[in-house]
Amino acid sequence: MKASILKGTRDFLPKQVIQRKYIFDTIKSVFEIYGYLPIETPSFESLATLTGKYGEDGDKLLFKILNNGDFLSKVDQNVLDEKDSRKLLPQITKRGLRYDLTVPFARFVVMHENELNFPFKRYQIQPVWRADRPQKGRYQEFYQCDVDAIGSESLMYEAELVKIYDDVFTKLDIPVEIRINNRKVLEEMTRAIGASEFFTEITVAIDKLDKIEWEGVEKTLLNNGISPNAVKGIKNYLEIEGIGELTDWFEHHNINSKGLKEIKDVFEYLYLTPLNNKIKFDPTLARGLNYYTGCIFEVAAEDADMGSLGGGGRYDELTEVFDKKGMSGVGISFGAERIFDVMNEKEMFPKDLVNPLDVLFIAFDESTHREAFKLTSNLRRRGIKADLYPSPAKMKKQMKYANSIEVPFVALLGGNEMEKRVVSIKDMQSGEQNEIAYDDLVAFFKK
RNA sequence: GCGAUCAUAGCUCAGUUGGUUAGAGCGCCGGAUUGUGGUUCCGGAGGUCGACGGUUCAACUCCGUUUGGUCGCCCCA
Repeated sequence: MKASILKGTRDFLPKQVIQRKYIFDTIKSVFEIYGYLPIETPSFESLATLTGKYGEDGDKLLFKILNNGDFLSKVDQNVLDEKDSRKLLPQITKRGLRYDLTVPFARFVVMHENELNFPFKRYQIQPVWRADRPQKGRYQEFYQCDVDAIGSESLMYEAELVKIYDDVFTKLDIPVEIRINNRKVLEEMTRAIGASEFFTEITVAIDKLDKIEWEGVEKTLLNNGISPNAVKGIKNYLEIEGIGELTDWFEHHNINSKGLKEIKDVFEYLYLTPLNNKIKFDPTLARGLNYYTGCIFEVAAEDADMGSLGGGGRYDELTEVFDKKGMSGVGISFGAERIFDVMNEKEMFPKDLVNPLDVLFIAFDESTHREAFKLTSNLRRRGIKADLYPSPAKMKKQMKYANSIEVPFVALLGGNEMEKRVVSIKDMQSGEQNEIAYDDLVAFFKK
């Protein structure tokens, strides 16, 4: 059969795995500096846990797992005859692959409430799956890096998460702009212009501002039945730049804005310590996910055409669907796959990321091959990354292999060397070659 | 779910209005060089031209269908 790989999935070569590990390790190290603890949850969950949390479209994108056994025999004959997938599905599948890390986290918090200390700060770096159409920066299997603080309403965490974004992207050397807004501000804005019943439509529309321009947004709003007067008010709101102008705007509309107060408080924290990246209050930022109730964040690379590299926000009622109220949390996510793509595109990985051997042994015949096997295992025992070509093949072939794996040193062992109990160490970069005694090998490579 | 676009050797790509045996570069294997790679020279292997069907005396080329990639839209990381 022809070898193939499924759409939206990828293989990773050793070099790529090392590059990805570098990204994950960088993110992880920052999370840990801030006192977040790792958790893991299963790859698949009950569909009851997963469905209904991501909207109708989201449910369609869930990968479902077929029931075990002779699952069709238990299906209602009428349903089978009808050929209606929506009716058939609940009878043949009860499990699905997780779609994100947030919903499993909510389940986790509720189930382990008594074992956790609140505020609970967790991070989670695991793959998730979506039956989405693959596109630039979008895959069917990809890693999410989530970090959340749950069980506290303190706006310090909002500021802390902004700092985490700043630290991670500084370490990765990717200049970004961190945008911040507050869902309450948006809610108050729709109230100010007398269109609160269109809150969702308005947020969805203005979220696309940088993509479809005001003309497109205006059209969408009017098509949704929003009054021209309210649309005018929205345009007015969108032209606001900075916290000062928004303060005036709300004053003008006689609204004592709770959202604005929160934004200001977050900035109060942020002013206390320096940031490397741009942070910008952006009244047009909305974010699609409807579970956000307070501050919301989004991060975009300054000079790369690649959607958002991360996002997040505060949610007050995430655990509510699992019958647990009053658990306010705030969290952000890193789009590790997109970070990987951006860094690849722009060749931003540190040059010394590879993890090569220290030395490759090359022997010329059976007896030196066996001798080299002993020497190799000696070095390995001392923590030196050593390898031996598996057979005393032609020297040219062995050297060529050494060259292609980019090993810095080759240890040549022939009859002459073995008699003198030395190996010829060749520096593959300079071509220089020196005889080193067996007993001095460890010291030579230990630096 | 909707739309655009592409698919030829392991990789990157040529292939004229449809016409004999489908090419190049890189890579791979072997040799020049039986103890020396990255340079050079010589030789070799490797293709059901994504798949299926149609038009034609003749299809990599035209038409239809399908699968897959890429890029938009929806949504999202």
